[in-house]
Amino acid sequence: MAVTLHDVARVAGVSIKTVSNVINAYPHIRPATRERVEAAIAELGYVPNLTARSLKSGRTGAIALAVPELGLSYFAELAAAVIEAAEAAGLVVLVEQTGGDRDRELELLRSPRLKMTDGLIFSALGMSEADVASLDVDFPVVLLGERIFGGPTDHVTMRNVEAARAATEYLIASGRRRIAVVGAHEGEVVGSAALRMQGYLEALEAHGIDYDESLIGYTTLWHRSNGARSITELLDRGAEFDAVFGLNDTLALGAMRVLQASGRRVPEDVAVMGFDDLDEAGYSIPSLTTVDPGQRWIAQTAVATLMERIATGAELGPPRLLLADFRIAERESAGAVRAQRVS
Amino acid sequence: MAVTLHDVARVAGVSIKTVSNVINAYPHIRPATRERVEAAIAELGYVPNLTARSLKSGRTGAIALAVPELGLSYFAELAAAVIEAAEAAGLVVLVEQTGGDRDRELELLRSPRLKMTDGLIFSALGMSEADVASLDVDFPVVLLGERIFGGPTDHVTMRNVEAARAATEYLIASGRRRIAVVGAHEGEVVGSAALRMQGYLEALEAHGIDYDESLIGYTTLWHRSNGARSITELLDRGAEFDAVFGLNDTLALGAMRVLQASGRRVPEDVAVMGFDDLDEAGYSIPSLTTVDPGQRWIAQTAVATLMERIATGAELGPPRLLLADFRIAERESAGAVRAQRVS
DNA sequence: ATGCTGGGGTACAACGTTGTAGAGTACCCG
DNA sequence: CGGGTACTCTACAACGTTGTACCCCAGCAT
Repeated sequence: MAVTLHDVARVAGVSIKTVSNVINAYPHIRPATRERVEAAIAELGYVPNLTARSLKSGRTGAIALAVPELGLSYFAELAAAVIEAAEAAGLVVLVEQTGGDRDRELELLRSPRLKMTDGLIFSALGMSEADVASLDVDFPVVLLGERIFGGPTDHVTMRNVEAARAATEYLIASGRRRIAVVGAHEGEVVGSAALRMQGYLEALEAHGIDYDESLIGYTTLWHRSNGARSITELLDRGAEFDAVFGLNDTLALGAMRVLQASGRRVPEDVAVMGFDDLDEAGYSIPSLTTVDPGQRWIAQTAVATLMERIATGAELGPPRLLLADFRIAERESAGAVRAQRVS
Repeated sequence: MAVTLHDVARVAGVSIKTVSNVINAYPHIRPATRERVEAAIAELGYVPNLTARSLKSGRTGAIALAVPELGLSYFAELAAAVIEAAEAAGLVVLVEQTGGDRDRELELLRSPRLKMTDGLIFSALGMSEADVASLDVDFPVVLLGERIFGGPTDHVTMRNVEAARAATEYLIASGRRRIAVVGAHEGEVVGSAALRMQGYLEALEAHGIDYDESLIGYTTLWHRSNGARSITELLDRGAEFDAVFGLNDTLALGAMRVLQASGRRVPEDVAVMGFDDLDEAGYSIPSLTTVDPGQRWIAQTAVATLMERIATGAELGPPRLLLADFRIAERESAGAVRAQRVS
């Protein structure tokens, strides 16, 4: 079935090493020989066996990307960006879904399946600081997300605190005082939720606004339905607010839907701010003002960093923390100047 | 760096084949030997080298999935379902993005990168019937989508014509007569757009409704913005309609946004029907009535079919065409009985 | 002539694993 | 107590590729 170097060598009347040399652009080959070999390759339709090449070279040309779930738009867009960046670098990407589950994440790190790749871009969601030792594996890892800081691997992520603070201050600047939050994680001190909450709190404090626990909606997974459910709970218990900060876009969109269904106008009655700048944020009604946390840069940097580690190994020095720049993507759901009535 | 069978064998004081036998659960091994080997494996932290195993066995345990773009929710959800099904079967998935571009699709089929996988699940978008010969490759392929029928590979897809007809009849049954379409592809006879249009036409004809070309919005890529732009064009040229059939959810959602922005109520003034049943369809305002084309079944069947081909090769017989069942997912944007005023 | 240099090519081993063949032991049967 | 049989384990080759060592020959200087 499969055509090998042996077959090509036989047809071309040379040794297999010469065929190998032609393929790998070794310079010292007579033009006549090269032509015969190339003709044989074309005739037989030879395609190199990458598995064998990998075994010999120790490199596979593949990297793994582990995300919680591709069904979550944020991770789908992250995966798209990583695959694009990897392809530009001649790498292929193996995608794993962990479900954001700690045990599956830990299992993944130990899995022999990763032996088929040169390294891992790992978007952790379930692991915590206590599991940091598990990251100390014998292949290069680039960590994404904010579950763990100060681990043994390079880490590419976003400025969660600053960005959330800027988002909150953006709402404050437009005259909002009672800013609800959806997506907080109860009692958590690490992770995106905690960091964004911290930014929220810093903004409130800087502007002399008291923190009101009754405006905080807690939810575990950042699915769309949870944003809807969370804001429904706030409304049901009579919370009053003039803005909602969704700790991600999906939550914000779910919340926005409920607000509108309940007769509130966005942004006139309630401003809504998201976080992530998904594609979708530009197409909701109204379009969603949100934080662009620099996802594309994160994807590109993660791939580039991983490739450096693969190429140079530990000599590259101690683990690095790389942070993306952010910006507020201003759209309709929250405006710098409050749109209509000043209530 | 890497621990091999040799290292384990040396520590355990046995031959490497014995270690291999322990790992592969070969039955005839003395408990004492097994224990020594297992202790050595644990002590050294041995992990099998899958590349070497692949070279020997000819199987990699990986499959490739090629989709146009993970940023498109439909394909993100497809990829999620494929990865999940593959993982359940002990396979790992390598994801490629083709951008829906014909040349990149053809190149992918010839790429040696696929030598790292046992087979390919290929969601083609740019290829046409004329390229069918390119699918005749020497590794198993399962085709998704509707660009090509009758090709040399197994094909798993949905009942586009019947489903689109049912969707249109659903709108007709609720009293709609002037049903606009967004997402048609001009002059095309294959592909999802053409098939769904055919279902639309069949439904009109079956109910004695004249086809009105002025109600058809053409657009190439099924991005969200195109749904918005397409319906805007219809409105601008004064088209009158009481329903919109988006040839996919993304288009329908984009169109719905514009309709609402223009002051029309959905579904009272205009009913909106989608196609795909994305997660998102349940969370728009109003939630989107749409066709659930059986994507999960498609993903599972594609993986199962590919595995069969990998295991049995050509002996499995001629290429098969496998079609998923569909259903209408009834939500708010279109109702079986017209909601409010009867105009 | 002899030695040297370098282009053009070959043979062989090795990457880490598994299949095949077979060696050695213990056991059971007649 | 010879001869099978089942068990336990080993040596070796092979998967398809590339790195290393080397050989041969032409051209050139000594």
